Amino acid sequence: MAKREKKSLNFIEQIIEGDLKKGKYKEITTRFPPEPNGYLHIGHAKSIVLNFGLALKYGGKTNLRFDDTNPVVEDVEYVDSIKEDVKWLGFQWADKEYYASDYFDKIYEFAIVLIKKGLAFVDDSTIDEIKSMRGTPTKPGQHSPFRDRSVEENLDLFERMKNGEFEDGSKVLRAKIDMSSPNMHLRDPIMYRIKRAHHHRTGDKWCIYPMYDFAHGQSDSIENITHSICTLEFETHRPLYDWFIEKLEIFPSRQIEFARLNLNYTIMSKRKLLKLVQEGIVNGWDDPRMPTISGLRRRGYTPESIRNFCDRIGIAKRENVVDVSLLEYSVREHLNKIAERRMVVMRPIKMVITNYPEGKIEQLDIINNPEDENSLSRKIPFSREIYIESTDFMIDPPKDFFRLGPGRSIRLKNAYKVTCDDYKLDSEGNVEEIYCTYHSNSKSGQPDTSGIKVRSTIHWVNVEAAVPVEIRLYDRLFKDEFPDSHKDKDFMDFLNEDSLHILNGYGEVNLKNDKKEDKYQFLRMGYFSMDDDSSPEKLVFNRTVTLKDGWKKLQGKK
RNA sequence: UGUCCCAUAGUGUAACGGUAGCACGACAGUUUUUGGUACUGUUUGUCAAGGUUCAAAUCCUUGUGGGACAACCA
Repeated sequence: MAKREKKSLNFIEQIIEGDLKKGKYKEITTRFPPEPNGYLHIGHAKSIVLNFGLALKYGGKTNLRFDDTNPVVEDVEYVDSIKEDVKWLGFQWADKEYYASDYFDKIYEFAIVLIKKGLAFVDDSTIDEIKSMRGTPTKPGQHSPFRDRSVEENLDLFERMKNGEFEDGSKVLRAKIDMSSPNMHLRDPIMYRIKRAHHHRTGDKWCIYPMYDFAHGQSDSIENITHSICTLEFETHRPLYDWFIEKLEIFPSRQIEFARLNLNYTIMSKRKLLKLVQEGIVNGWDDPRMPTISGLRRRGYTPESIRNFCDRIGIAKRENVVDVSLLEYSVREHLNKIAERRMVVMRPIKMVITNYPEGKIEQLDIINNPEDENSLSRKIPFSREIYIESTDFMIDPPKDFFRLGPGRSIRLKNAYKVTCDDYKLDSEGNVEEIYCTYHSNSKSGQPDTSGIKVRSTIHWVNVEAAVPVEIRLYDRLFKDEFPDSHKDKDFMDFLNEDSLHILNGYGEVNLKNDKKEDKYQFLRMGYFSMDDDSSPEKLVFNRTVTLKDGWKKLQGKK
């Protein structure tokens, strides 16, 4: 019986379907409007997936628009990284990139329209005077003494502001709305300020720049954006957004707010992320520990896994904190399907198979990815001396430890079962070598007549053919679940000093010169991605995420 | 002591006046040459109090809790 697909729409989809049904629009236009003042992070990914996803779903397009109205904090470096990240996530914006700065002339004209309507005025008050006359949320503000200037005077003054006749900060253009409004944003908000700063696109053409509130909605309208989706903190701006559109009599874009993404153990503010970069806590915006798109990319996340994550967390208006484990689940889920397996020993210890002939080498077949039906296999050499993971051996193992110990047997993945006979300690009492005998009648792929039972299969690497690899293990950057939500403490107080571990291990031969296939599951160890620092002489891998570890979990319970 | 927004298992999100679902997590089990994967099962929820209604997570009122807003930032 055909199951009817369950229709489960988020509130924005409901609004859009409503608009479409009413015939308000035939197709929709959304936009993703970052300010180029930092790198994109996973929170932006939520917005990107939402905006581009909506246009894909309902027909229409999405504009990539740079909200570049404050030149002092913006830079082309950020513009470039943003374009790269959106593309990498798998989205294509309409025709070209849009810039709010492309509309400076138009927005200037809009200001003149409002001045002529008597709805805007030039204010000579100082920044402090404006602040004190604004009142507080519970106390109404006072009118500026300059509020009743004539249209002619305002027109003249505003033009001279544009022409650079006045000092920075000496005058602003304000909308004339309501100084006693309970909504602070309606208390004669500032539309333009004088700021002599070099703009990364318009150069020194302008010395006045529009404020967000007098640029964003206008840009939306110019681009015929049907649904302008932003985060919750702009909710109180919406009446102003609508006021400008109404008074200007321009295309009525509709602003809709949703709750931004919060992830535990993570900070998402660009300002704070910038601090981590500037203070050298991390090695740049693309450090694999960063929640930036570029960081996640370097860490080994796939675009598909990030998109799936964004779909899974949903869209709503309530504040939320998503567990990072959901992000990790998403990447494991994808990598499990696509990543070829390799054997890599991260903390090596040598095992000598005493009854295996010296000089003998067997080439064993091993499948690249058991989760993939079309997966091919590769050859790995087996001989007398191999490395195994030191955590797979215990001198005095507990009952629930399934791995190797004196007198115990395990299977070497895709090879033979071996039994541990003895081990050697170094001068400090650490296990230096393990001595085993192998059972020739237990070879993988052949009938096993050894009669030996094992409880686990472990990975290994042939000593002779081992490839040295540097392995970078990452832990969360913060020890606290909500590092930036403590009133009395700074988020820097919660830094995890131990978020990076570098190991030198050995990998199987097939890791060599393999840069294009750069994502692997290192058997039993996790998913790894080759780092840009890697070279044929020195392979470097980042651990994207561990495998789920039932043994570790068991230990944690004790 | 203002205006606006929000409140559903541990977390996230559905149900749009008519059986409270789903995903992740947790727990138990099956399979397994990865203590992985896959599969099966279990667990836990409508902030509170009133009201409307045959029927309320859903509508109304009040309360409680959380959030946003007082940059010449976005």
